[in-house]
Amino acid sequence: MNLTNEMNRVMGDAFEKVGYDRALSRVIVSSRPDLCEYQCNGAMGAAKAYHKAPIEIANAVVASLNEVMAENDKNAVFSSAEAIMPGFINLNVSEAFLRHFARQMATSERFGAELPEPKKILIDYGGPNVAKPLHIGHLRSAIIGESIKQMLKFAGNEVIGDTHLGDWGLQIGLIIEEFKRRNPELCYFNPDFKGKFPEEAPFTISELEEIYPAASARAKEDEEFAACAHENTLKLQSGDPVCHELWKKIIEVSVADLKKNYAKLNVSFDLWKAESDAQPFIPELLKILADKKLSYLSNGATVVDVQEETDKHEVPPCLIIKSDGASLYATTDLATIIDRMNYFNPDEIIYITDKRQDMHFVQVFRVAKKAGLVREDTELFHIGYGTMNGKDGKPFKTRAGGVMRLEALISEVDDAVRDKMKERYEEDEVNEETVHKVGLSAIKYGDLSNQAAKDYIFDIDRFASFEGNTGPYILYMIVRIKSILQKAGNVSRNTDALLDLPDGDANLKLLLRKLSNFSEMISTAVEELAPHKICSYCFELCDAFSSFYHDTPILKETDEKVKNAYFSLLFLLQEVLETCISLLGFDAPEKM
RNA sequence: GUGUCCGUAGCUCAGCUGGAUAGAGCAACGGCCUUCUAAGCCGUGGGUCGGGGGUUCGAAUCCCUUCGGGCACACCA
Repeated sequence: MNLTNEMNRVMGDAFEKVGYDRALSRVIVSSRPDLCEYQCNGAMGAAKAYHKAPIEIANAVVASLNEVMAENDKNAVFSSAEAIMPGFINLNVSEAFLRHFARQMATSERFGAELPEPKKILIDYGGPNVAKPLHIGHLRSAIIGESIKQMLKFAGNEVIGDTHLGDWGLQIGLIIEEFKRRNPELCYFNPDFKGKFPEEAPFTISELEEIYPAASARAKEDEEFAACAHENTLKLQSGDPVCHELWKKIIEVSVADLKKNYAKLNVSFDLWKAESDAQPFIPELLKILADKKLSYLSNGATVVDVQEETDKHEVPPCLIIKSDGASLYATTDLATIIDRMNYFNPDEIIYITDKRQDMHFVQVFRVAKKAGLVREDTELFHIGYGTMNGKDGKPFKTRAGGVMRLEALISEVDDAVRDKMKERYEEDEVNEETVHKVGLSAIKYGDLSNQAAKDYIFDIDRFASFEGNTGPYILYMIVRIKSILQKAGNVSRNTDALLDLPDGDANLKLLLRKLSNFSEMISTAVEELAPHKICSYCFELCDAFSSFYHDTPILKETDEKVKNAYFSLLFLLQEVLETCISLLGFDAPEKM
């Protein structure tokens, strides 16, 4: 059930009854809360179509609404309707209706949200590389991707999250070469070695993270070294057992570490596919492109034209094979699509990357469609997010000017949270798990409350100050709710008790109105893949609750019926808020 | 140069399928803790929605133009 739909239905009936098109009757939240709660501006639109004065139409509609209200007072959606010059229809919602609506929410799956038919959706986000630590460049993809995955799952879709690990190419050859020169005595480098390679990896993640940049720097100065690294890469790609073994170990060690670090962000993937998994599909891809006569040679490179007649500007051809015969980013992505269609046959594939890759995805998607790598009706989306900037408005860097590790960022935020908590509590009362939960809410809410496509300013001081519209504020409200219910002792969740909520409390009414907005909010957020709408909903709901909380001492309520009604409301609020933050990818502690 | 996204309060951001007096948080100022967590609540001040034109009864929102900024424009991923 959706409150706006209910209002639109009633308003539509009223329009139709007095002879106007119901399509004109949309009800919206009032822009003048001092005058009314909801409004309908349909009479102004109708005036044009029917050549009548808008106020005349508004009066007729209001008269019809009042008739319905008089007939069916108890179940009426609206408690009042009024026509105002030049043709506004001002509306207030009935408190009894809001109580019924709240009960309906509490008893319905997904709080009664009306959502579209489920689909099979694959979402590609993360994109970390092996042997390299996660850094802040991976943060937005992880945060936004995880949230969108949770939203789509909530909406009933079958969703698979794939990290699309970068595990192929020169970086591996470099690491192997550097490792070999440091440890020539190991069995891997003994040409006479015939036994089984050891189970345990010959390096730790910290060693790998140190080896890679060292190798990379060395290759720039040492041509012979670089040539060996290239050779290793080729050997790996042609199945050399030693290179293959070391590559497997690099992945093993890296993935274990990445999983650990993603877990700290409350991010997890269903699938850990990698670039290497796409390699076997490249020959098939090339054959399809050649057979369909889509690919051709241009300046020695194999390309596919993707220009369409409706384009207002030039879209450059998609480069598939370099003139030296090597494959590229687009090649791997296209081969991956073949793999994914075979494996999961999704209705939708969503890619979450930096928005600078917009053009790349336009090209890849067009080639995929033209070549029939996906079904006609498979939808391919790219969500490009903006840059995370520092306070100076330039891309976020460490104080020294380098790329910041994700771990460092997380612990910096946690430190700020811990300091703040120490101001409030004795040192031994500060719980590390709570610190991290609050810190994570600060990071994620700070990111997700902005529109993904825009650049945003990541300001630790601001996020760590915890005042106003922040993740910690939302958590604080949830904790307050939990605290009351805990102090109340043995209260049970009784949804019928919601009908006993009192009339005439403006704070309560506003809270119920905000609560009832969930269904519409979540439909929009899912449809637009817009987590920031969940954030603003959470804030508005918490804000409304906070006013109610301040003015209504729940535990001191003497009327038992009313008190139980309040408890039921708290249960519902807690469930809705915790659902919302789970969709944003964090959760609330018991106390803070 | 071509394309694309953006420009809203001192700062950070919502609002954009057109509607009444453009919202919120931070910062500033003034109230509220013997009472369910003051990380809170209540209130005040602060904006020619970058500029200019147009469409409309009505424009932050749609169209055109102009200025300013970010980003992308085949052999990196």
